[in-house]
Amino acid sequence: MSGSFFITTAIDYPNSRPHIGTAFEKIGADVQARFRRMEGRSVHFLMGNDENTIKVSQRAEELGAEPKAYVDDMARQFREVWAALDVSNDDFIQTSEERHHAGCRKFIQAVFDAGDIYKKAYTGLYCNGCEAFKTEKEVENGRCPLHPAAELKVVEEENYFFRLSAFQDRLLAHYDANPDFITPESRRNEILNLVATGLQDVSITRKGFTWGIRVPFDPEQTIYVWFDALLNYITAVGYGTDDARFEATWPADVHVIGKDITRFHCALWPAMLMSAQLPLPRRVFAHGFVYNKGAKISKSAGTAIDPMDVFRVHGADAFRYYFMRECPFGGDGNYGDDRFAEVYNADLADNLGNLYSRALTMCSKYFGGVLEDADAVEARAWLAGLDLAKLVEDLRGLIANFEYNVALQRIWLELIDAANRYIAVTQPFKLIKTDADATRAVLVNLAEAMRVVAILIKPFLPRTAETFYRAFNFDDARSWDDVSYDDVIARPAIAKLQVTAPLHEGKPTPLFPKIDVKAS
RNA sequence: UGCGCCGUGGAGCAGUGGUUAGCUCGCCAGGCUCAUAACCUGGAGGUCGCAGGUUCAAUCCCUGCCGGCGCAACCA
Repeated sequence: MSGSFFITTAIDYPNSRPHIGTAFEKIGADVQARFRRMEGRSVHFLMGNDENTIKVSQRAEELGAEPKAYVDDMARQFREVWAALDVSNDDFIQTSEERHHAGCRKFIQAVFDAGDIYKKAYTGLYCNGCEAFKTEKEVENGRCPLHPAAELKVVEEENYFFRLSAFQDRLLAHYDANPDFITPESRRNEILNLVATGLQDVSITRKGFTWGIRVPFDPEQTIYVWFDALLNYITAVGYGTDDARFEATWPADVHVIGKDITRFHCALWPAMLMSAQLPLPRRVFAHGFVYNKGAKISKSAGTAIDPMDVFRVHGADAFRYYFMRECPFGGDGNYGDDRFAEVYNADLADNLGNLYSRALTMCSKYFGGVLEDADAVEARAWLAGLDLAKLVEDLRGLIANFEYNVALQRIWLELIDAANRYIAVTQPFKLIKTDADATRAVLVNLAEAMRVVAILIKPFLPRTAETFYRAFNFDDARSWDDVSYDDVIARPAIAKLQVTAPLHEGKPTPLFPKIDVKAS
């Protein structure tokens, strides 16, 4: 395991605001980035917007704006949403930026020089809605089935093609030699199948457009979206503008993408890199989709949900928890207000939040918030025999493999439940009447449970995790910013443990106020 | 049409070639009162879509069928 970790998400079309599906991807990548940082890796987390599309320029025109002004404003809105969700990306590239243009020109020239680009006349039915040529099989009644309102145009033009077909053997060899290149397994099988059945050369330029990147060896042509978009992963880290930085950062450790664009990332992209003689990304992780109560999220059908509408009320952490716990990252999931309330109330309010309340209240009520000689208590009783080191190792593996839902389930089932059960078994509220020392030991155990939980949920619920950690003076012994999963096992020695959480009349404010299902 | 996915107690989901098929919610009974009417214990409830096959043994492997859905080079 090297010291650096470069992770990317797909870049988004800024033709409308982000929806919960796009948010799902960013959060999933963010959890990974935060986890790797905790593990001591030097993380570079890249996101961005895909702006060089004809539709974007048309949309700008409709609004009476210059394309650049339009995409800049959309980029601002996207970044605003991601920031509000505590997505910790280090960079945000817009493909309209000069660093991207410069890198693209260099790259397409390199591939051209390698002999993998050729010019070919093409005549076909062009759908403006799809920004693509349609084959006869795809056309229904002379119209594109996806955009039946628009006439298909017969377009004849000379375009440049990328010799994708020539890379079939090399791609298959790469998949074979690198079984983890495409994950999850189901996606890998799909691509293996696809590539094995043969690849066609792909058109990579368009003629007669001004918005976009001009082909250096033919200024009449602009680079078509996919060839252009994929390159963001290298142009953002210096390809064509800062060689030293590029060398130091590339290749990516993982591209986090949606399952629908797996083929671009697992076939086209590596072929492009092979042609340009650049290293390939180590891994592509294709996540599943989030559905709106079973219905596909579609901007046109109105089933898209603005993340802001959800987390404005219950907070970013609740939003993040819902998607990471409820939707397996590698598979599909659902969003629904009812289900959200159910998960929120059960896991966040009743278990996590309530544990916080009851533990702090007892510390405050029985000991004035100060637990002397805490370091003399072993603080393992609350685990009830659970092998914590083993659990931490399991969680590491699960998170590294994007199995977030399983990781969270285990934290809740094995630790948070254990802590609540521990209170039921030891009954500190009764014990305090007869044995103050024993009660103090119980509360030290509970504080330790909170410390452990805080660290483990840090990649998922960064705000809540910090609140948990800072409920006591743990930070004096071990800084929250530096804490890692190793610290779960290594309990810092603090003689005078004390509640540092803000209390009102001896009680903390509920972290996750219950959602009144009946009222909503 | 091609490729792929799903069908598990009332609801939503896990899951494994083999002791009593798990989890959350809901429901019933009991306990507790520190806590956000939260927490803990126990219970009722499933022929694991249908029909064949492989196997000593299948919910999990194979085939077919029925039903729901996704992708097919625009949509995370």
